[in-house]
Amino acid sequence: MAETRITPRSKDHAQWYQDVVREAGLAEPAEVVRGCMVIKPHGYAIWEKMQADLDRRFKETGHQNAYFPLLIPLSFLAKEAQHVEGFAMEVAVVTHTGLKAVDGKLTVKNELEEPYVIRPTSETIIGHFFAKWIDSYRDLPLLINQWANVMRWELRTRLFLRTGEFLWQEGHTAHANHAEASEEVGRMLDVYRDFAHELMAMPVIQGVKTDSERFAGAIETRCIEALMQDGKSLQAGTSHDLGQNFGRAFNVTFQSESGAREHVWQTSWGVSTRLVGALVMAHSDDDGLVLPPKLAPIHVVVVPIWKSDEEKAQTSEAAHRIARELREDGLTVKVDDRDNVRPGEKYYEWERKGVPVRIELGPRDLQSNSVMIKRRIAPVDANGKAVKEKLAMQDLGPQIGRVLDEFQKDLFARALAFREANTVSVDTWDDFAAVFAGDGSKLVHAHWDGTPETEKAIKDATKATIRCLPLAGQGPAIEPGRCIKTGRPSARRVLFSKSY
RNA sequence: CGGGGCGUAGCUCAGCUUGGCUAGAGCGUUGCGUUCGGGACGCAAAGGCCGGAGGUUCGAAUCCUCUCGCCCCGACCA
Repeated sequence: MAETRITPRSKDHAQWYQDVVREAGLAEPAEVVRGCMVIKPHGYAIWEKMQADLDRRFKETGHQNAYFPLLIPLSFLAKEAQHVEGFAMEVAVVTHTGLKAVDGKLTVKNELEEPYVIRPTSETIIGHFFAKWIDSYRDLPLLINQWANVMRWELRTRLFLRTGEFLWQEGHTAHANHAEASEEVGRMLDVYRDFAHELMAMPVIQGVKTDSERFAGAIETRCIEALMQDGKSLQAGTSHDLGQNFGRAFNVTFQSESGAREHVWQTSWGVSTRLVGALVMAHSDDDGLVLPPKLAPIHVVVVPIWKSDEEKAQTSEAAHRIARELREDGLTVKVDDRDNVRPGEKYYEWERKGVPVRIELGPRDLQSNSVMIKRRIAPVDANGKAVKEKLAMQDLGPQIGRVLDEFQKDLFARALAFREANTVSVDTWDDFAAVFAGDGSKLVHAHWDGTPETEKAIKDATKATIRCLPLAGQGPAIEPGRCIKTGRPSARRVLFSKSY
């Protein structure tokens, strides 16, 4: 690894984030492909764990996976007016097939009669096929999910958080009436919340987007928002009520029980590789990546320690034996017995990569039939040294299992405490502006008069945006008041923050 | 698309203002030796079309023109 040290968060959060991602070996900019990234094996392993758990939850809620084309006829986008307006600026367009040499230079050959766009999302092409698949109320609800890559030609990109191409899942469902569709929107938003809380150890707030932040073509967009360590909020997942907008645009109709011809009610919902970025920003520290055990590709690293060849043989043998035992208990274990790297360097290397628990195994431990373990986040003693724990060799698997469970819970508790410490309700413009002065940001519950003009004025003045109107119970009580900016009547507080 | 900055070793950069010997440093890499319970040290070695093209000059990493690429700030955004 490079000599580089991870930049302290307090110095420059953006640089810190980039350092953690790079030094943990999660991803790097693609360089030769504008705005895109290479997800490296360690980063992809985290995504795979996320995928596996989400996929299980989707299937448990009755969804089936399918796959639709990467390319979408240009005319499809035009069928839904708001949709095309929302994505027009950021679609990549395929206009030619084939190559030919002109003056020794390769150039495009045949121009397509109708260009394709590379999908920025798949509502349109899926709408087209839904129209063919759905005839009767007996065909409903139709519950489809797609794991795919999409492309949005963003002007400015950041690893995982916003890249030109990204991996995601997009659920697309069709229902016989609005009530069922609406229920689906809420159900999948709950799936996302449960996933974030249980797997990512990252607390989220569920809410409804304002008109200006709503998905292009939806009648309502719900979201989960997570607070990052620099006080900014990240939209971690969305669930859209599409009403009958796409049903009308693609003529997706069914015959109801009463015999009438009606347009279907659709939903769509998605989360992306952005979640990997969220995971990094929610938990990591100046020593590098911090991973919750449930998403850690490696749960435990075992570092044998020796001075002599004899000790090396003994501790390495014991390390591999321990690893075998732990693997039988379902843990993923790495033994680092490289003899050209000193123990201290190994410690830092695996900490940078976010391994939740390290086991140290030296001659002294073999003597006492025990091991020393170190949690990725551990309290420090009076000398500022991380506290290590001594565990008996006997029943090590169950003991480590308990430590990992505890660590998972601790991470959530830590993130929740941080969020509570960084959430405020404010009632005056001066207080509001003070929170967002300079690079400052928190989660702020404040009154808003409900108009897009005021929303924009607040954004222009402070860079803070309305992240969502939190659902009941996920913010302060819903009560009327006076707009923070205009003083006009407000129906409720909404959640403001700077965002990514 | 506007405003600013940068392209020199695998990485981070110095050198450029004021042109001049064989283009440098740290880290990393390779080899040998000593080390090994929180980022070791010594010695040796490899590694460069100074982003590209053209120009000025006896002489260009350095000055001029063009060009390509990247980063930051805005507008846009899962």
